[in-house]
Amino acid sequence: MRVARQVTKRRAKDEAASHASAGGGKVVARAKTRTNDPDRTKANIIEIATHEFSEKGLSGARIDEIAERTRTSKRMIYYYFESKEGLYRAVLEDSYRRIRTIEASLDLENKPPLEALAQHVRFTFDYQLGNQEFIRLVMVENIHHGQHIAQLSRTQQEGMGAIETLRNIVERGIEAGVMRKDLDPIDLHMSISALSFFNVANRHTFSTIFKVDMTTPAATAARRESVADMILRFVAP
Amino acid sequence: MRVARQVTKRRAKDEAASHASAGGGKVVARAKTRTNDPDRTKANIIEIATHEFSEKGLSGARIDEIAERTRTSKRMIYYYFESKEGLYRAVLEDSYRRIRTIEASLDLENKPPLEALAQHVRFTFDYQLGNQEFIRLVMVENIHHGQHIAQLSRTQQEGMGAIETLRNIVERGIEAGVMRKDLDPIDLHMSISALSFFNVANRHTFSTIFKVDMTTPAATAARRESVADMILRFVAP
DNA sequence: GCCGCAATGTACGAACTAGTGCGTTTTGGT
DNA sequence: ACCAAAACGCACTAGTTCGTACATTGCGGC
Repeated sequence: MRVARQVTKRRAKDEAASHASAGGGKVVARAKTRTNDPDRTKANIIEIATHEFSEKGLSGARIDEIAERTRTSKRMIYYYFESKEGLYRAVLEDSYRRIRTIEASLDLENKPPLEALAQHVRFTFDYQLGNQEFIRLVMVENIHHGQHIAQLSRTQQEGMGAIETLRNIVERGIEAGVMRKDLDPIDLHMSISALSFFNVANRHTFSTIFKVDMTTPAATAARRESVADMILRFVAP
Repeated sequence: MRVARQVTKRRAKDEAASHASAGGGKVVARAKTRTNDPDRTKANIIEIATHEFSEKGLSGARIDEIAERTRTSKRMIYYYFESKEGLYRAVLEDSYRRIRTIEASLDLENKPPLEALAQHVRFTFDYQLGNQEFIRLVMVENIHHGQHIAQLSRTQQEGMGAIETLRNIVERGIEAGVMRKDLDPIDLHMSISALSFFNVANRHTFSTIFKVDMTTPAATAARRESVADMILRFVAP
């Protein structure tokens, strides 16, 4: 099995090589025009690595395997990211950067507070549902006691905009008399995150133990509404 | 370092042995009496392994390290558990068995429904807070798509009693007119779990990003009440 | 007593894995 | 056109890691 794997691997490589030289034809040297593109290479490595780390964890992921899936070589991983942990940190940083960017894109400040909150909750729920790689990376990072995200520079670990969004909504909600006065935005965000996160993070053990399928459209929709409902009831005066 | 450890272990064993023979009285000669005790050995291995797996994950844990912390040898791990994954499965099974046992111990059926629910929520919250090894094992298992818990026999992956407890509480709550009629015990349990779980599982990344300390007694107490409050508001008619 | 199996310890190996030395090619500046 | 630096690939290694062959001791039944 392991041997077979090696053979397969080697064969694939050889085929690629012969394809290349066959395409080159006569002036053999020509076919191999390598194009240097550092940004694309780095981005490609991070993309593959994101998948691998989120799938197998930091210790479970294999640099060789990442390298193989990449359009470049293992040497380049170390050239750009220094070490396995360095690559992992880059992956974390990139994932958090992306989520931070997207989170700001919603325009909720003009809508009535309760409506805005409901929409924010549903958006968070759906975002986490649609970005399971990110969720899994967060799990992995917490298994490691958050020690790697702690190493990122201050600006890179900056709190998501969610808190500010919530603060704004809550303020307007209180003013409009539709929310109670003692709400803490961070506490509220924690609840919204918790409910959305669990739905993705623990679905495997939960559905095995309770023998339910959490992935059907019906189950997802029901759960989303339950979560939104719970949050709305929570903020009511 | 390694040698020193070995020596320590050996000495401890010898002392135990001489104690035993001293108690026995007569034939002092056998200082090196190895006592076969399969149950104790297995339990000891599982205890250490539980800690290691919950700390470093399945791929991160090292069999050699587990063996070293054990009062026995690596050979015994393979003797009783066959493989690394076999040991991991035994750890999972044991952890779930323990939680199942404890969960049934609370007597809530006699208390008024709302009070019973509040107590159940606080208990769940505190149990998860106090059993972080278990929480981390669940995270690890979900990183692996729950594939190992799925391999456990049906009875071993049987749903926790929590659902029945909740069903009972909800039924009584509806009857007493203090809870709404359309509550789903599983959905409710999911919410309670989610809120309690997040508090432990994601504390590292969450506190780093939002620069709050979630471990102080004050923060813990506040969070527990927020969670209980949220659930109580959720079930209200 | 004693015999056979269960329980245990020691030492070792084959495969894997993160990381690198070194040579080659591409590119941008002058 | 030329050159230094950046980008890149190949093949290797030193250390680790799961797993096991082999030898030894304890123990329950007869």
